[in-house]
Amino acid sequence: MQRTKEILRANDLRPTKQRVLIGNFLFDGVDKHVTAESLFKKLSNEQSGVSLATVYNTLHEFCKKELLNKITIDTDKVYFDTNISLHHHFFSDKEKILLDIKSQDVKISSMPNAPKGKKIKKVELIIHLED
Amino acid sequence: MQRTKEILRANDLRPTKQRVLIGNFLFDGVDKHVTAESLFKKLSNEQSGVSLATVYNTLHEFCKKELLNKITIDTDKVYFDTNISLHHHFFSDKEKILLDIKSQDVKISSMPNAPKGKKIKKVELIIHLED
DNA sequence: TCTCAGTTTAGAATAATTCTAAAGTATTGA
DNA sequence: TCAATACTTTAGAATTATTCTAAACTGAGA
Repeated sequence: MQRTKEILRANDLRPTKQRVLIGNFLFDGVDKHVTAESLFKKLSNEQSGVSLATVYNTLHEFCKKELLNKITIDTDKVYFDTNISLHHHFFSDKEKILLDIKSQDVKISSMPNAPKGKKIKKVELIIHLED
Repeated sequence: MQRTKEILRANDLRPTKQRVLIGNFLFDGVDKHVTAESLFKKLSNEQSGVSLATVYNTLHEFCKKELLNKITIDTDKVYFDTNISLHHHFFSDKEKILLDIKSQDVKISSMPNAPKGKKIKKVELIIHLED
């Protein structure tokens, strides 16, 4: 895919075989949540021969370039969201599944000021679900 | 402290030496955030001889009884908040410090409905800070 | 093509947390 | 009071997501 290469170049990331593969999957236009493990498994199934270390490296680089959104809910796993627009999440503690919440479905009408010397970097709203 | 024993009994937890010690520290009326490690270190300094496994067990039990609030931000550590009233948090990614936000300082004026079959268990707003 | 900084990789290392199973202890009922 | 029992604690091992390391590889410019 040409588009992935453009995205990579635009972000000063060399379009290596591995990054293009991962990018093609992540940036296919369908919002998705992946973990390092789930992505590694998927790539392994496709025999694409990308190492786990590279999956971690790539996810972190994509995050740094704000191509992905990192969401930590549980200690045991980090989720990466390809939807980088402002939005929030449902999380099912039981199924360990993340669901996007459309930004217009949440309205935060009042927010505190950041402590002095600090700026607000990111606002994360997670709605935990139960049965 | 008598108060801790009452809290424990009221929650069907046997008031063992270890739980009372931990409870006395956590429920002294001053809101605090601890990690298993920080609590274990504190207790070790005081030579109270509580094992790390017990610290984990006790924190989890207190959580289950809703005496503590569990907050996961980073993969590498879980925070336990003694403030169990409805409120939110600032988190400084650099210093890894949690700060309470008074509930009246945040107003969420519109919230989505839970997906069908699910109920909302907890709403967690974390404002990440940077310099 | 040559060079080199940037990448990938296997496997080791790390570290928070959980597990195990044996020893200890609070509680209950007689 | 005293056993019986169910609940707790504990040391140390095990687990597991993630990070590190250092050597091999590769894309991009000259």
